[in-house]
Amino acid sequence: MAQKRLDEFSTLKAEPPQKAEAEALPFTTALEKEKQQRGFPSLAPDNLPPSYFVSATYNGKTGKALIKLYEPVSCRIYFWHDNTGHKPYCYTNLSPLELEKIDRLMNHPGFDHFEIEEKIDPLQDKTVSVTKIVAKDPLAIGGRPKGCIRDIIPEDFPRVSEVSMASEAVKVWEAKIKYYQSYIYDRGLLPSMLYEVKNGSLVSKPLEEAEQMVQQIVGIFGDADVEELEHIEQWARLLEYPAPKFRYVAMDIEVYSPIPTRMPDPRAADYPIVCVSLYSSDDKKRVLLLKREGIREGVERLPADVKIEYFDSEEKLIRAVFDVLWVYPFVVTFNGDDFDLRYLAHRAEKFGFRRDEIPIEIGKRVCSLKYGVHIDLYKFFFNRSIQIYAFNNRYRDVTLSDVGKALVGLDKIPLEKGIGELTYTELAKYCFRDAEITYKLTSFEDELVLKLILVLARISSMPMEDVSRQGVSRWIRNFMHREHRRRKLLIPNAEDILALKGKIATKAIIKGKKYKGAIVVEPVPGVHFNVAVMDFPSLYPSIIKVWNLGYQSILCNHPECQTNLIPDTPHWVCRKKRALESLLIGSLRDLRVQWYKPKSKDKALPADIRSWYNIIQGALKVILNASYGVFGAETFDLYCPPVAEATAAIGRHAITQIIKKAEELGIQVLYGDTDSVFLKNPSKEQIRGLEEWTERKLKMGLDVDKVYRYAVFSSRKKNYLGVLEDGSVDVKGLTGKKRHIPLFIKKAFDKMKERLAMVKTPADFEKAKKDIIQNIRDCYMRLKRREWESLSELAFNVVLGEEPERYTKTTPQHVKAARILKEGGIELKAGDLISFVKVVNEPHVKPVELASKNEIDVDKYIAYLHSTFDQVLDALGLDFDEIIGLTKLERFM
DNA sequence: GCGGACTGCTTACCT
DNA sequence: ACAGGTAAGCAGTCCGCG
Repeated sequence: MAQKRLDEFSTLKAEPPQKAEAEALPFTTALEKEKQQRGFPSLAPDNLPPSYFVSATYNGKTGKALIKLYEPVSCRIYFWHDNTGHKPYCYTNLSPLELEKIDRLMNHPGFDHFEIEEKIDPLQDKTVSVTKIVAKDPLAIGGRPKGCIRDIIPEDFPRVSEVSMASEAVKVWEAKIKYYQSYIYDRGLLPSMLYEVKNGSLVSKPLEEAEQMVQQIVGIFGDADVEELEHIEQWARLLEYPAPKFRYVAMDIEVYSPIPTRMPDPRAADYPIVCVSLYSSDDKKRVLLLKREGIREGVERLPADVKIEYFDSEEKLIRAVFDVLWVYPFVVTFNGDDFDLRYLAHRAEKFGFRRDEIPIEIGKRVCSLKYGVHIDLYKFFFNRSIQIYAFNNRYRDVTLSDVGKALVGLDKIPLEKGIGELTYTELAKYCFRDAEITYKLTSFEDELVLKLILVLARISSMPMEDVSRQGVSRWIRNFMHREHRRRKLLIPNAEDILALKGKIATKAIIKGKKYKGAIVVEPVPGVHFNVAVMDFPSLYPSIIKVWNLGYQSILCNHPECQTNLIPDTPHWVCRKKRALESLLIGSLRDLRVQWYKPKSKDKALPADIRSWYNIIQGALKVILNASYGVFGAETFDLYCPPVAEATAAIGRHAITQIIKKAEELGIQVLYGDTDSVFLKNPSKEQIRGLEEWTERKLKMGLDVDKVYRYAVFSSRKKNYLGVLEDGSVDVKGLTGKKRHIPLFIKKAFDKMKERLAMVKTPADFEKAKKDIIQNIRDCYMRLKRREWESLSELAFNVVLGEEPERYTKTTPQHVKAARILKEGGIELKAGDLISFVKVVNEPHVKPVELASKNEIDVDKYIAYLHSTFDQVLDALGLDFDEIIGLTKLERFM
């Protein structure tokens, strides 16, 4: 079946309209045929083969939850509407009798009925009877600016009540949960997992092989308790089920702009779309070009398998693009939410397309597709946790160019002219490359990005569209919410948690922070050979697990738990009942540490399984790394500062104990940060002693993370250089690796790094020092003689954290440079990178593109070189000034 | 009026 | 919209200095 579809596709070409009313008809292509065959909406038949739950929304027309299912054999999306009569609702502590007095509620057009329900209030830890207010549509509960049920109740009840109910405040719960999420939780549905439709009903589809793996995994956790095992099994099921083969298309559009440097406004959509490139997983590579007056053909060559299609009207071009958007189950863009899809949709409106001809749903921040699933890679790669933990900071700027270069080795094609001045082939080549990068960012490493999103969607119980656009705190919140519903716990309101458990007892070192964080050990300056780095694997999640931390368990109301104190704080933690966070985060941690991490490196496994496990362990890493921080984040729905504070306090306690024990065992501790200790030349027995003691006393694992052949410390914390056995070099925190420093200095630093990598013994150092001295002298002389390759080598590259006009307290140098650029008509925004050089005259900075060689302030660069090298030189017993040949007298002057 | 000591702002980093 | 801790450079302020 899939093969047939491909054949059909390959006949695709720009055919002339066939009917008289051709103008109103969609451009006829194989895609159009596919859409017509399928019909729209693409309703699931009464019996649908195994399909992936890829999206969920609320369908306003039918008033029902709508699930999009991706059937991986035909590679099509099917819509399934709820058939259980599930309705939106919220809870309140008012009784139906009391609620009936509220006219605005009873007369609300969206109000349906009341139900009485028994729930557990997790903050009181007791069963309560609450009223469930059921509504006809989700917007009636909340969402409209005024007059929705969640606001009416607290506003109106005090006025209609005759008796003061002062003993208990009026409360509403769970009114801010998106309807389709509520539906997912209540029906126990698992996004991105396999389902079937049987006799019109949605049922999960078990897979024999995956279930066997789940049991095997559960089997290795022999010492876990029943509750833990249950969660390990559920997580393992979510992670062991295979991912589908995705059918997707990457798209990029180019729009004419009268001012070449300015991006057209997608909401105005005033200018024509002149080119669209499409690159699909079924290997269709197309460039659609708009024919325009006075545009030349050009001489550029595109790859032979790229099909160039010319359109004599923009409307027809848009229709051809829409045919694609009506057919592909997954559409991938880079910034499509804010540009490509938004522009296309508004532009189509301008041409008078009917609503049902436009395949795009325009939201405030998101553009979704009526048929398939839109993934905006910009949003995904912008996610800091993804950037740092999933991709190890391999890309620095979230631009197609930088992400493309870093992850798939493809750069954008540089443009010297505006879009409007390009020849057809220049334009085609440029636009196609963007679609190609977008495609490859999706396809590389066997569709790693889509699989990562899929795994995160399963863990968090969110549709892929949401998980790819929202931050870690939402992912964690959602799996916590799922668990609350499963256990019939009322989801607490943030203000109620805070009122009961908002107090903090420690003082942060940094002004403006809420509580004290981790310990950083004062390093022992110098060069040290054979340094073992021991650390706690995922320390904070371990603490949350071992110490039973969670908003319910911290400062619980059992008097007998009050002696279970957290070190360094007056907080206590519950002994009687397991906290949800402790259970959920703890079981995820155990799965990563004991199964997915080791299995992802196990050469005995087939490569495809290993790579799948690697994706899973990466997804778990992202979530676990954030799992402590969210409790200290005001924006997190289960914000509970003492939980965060307790976690950090226990961490301080743990590392302090380890240091004490290490010293007792006669090991010198050279340095440590948060969860690690750097040990000087420890014996095997000493290491084993420390490991055993930690396991016994702290109930946590302490591992040798790595061993440095030697490490170089200055007196600065978070600043060191370590050379591993294999000669690779870890550089931490040194100026030489910071991305804002000029390339000129970075190159000199890297040269020193390479030289240090070759040092094997203390004796090797003497030669290395000589080379390093030479390297620095060389650099110094080149600066003095103004011998650099280009000015850009001297540029500092700094990100504008704010809009340039919003710096009011001070004017940092990079802002000065940005303001100079603005005078030249180039405007920079928050998040942009500005490149500037240091010059002699006021204001001492200049954007690199405006500066010339002889105005460079060479002495400033020498000072920078000095401070960059100092961080390493003093440990080596060298002195910058001496190296560059200044006498003591000269230095004084 | 000037320069050093000091504080605060900003960015980039570490765990 | 995860957290706190550290380094570095520069901007701006205060204060003493006859």
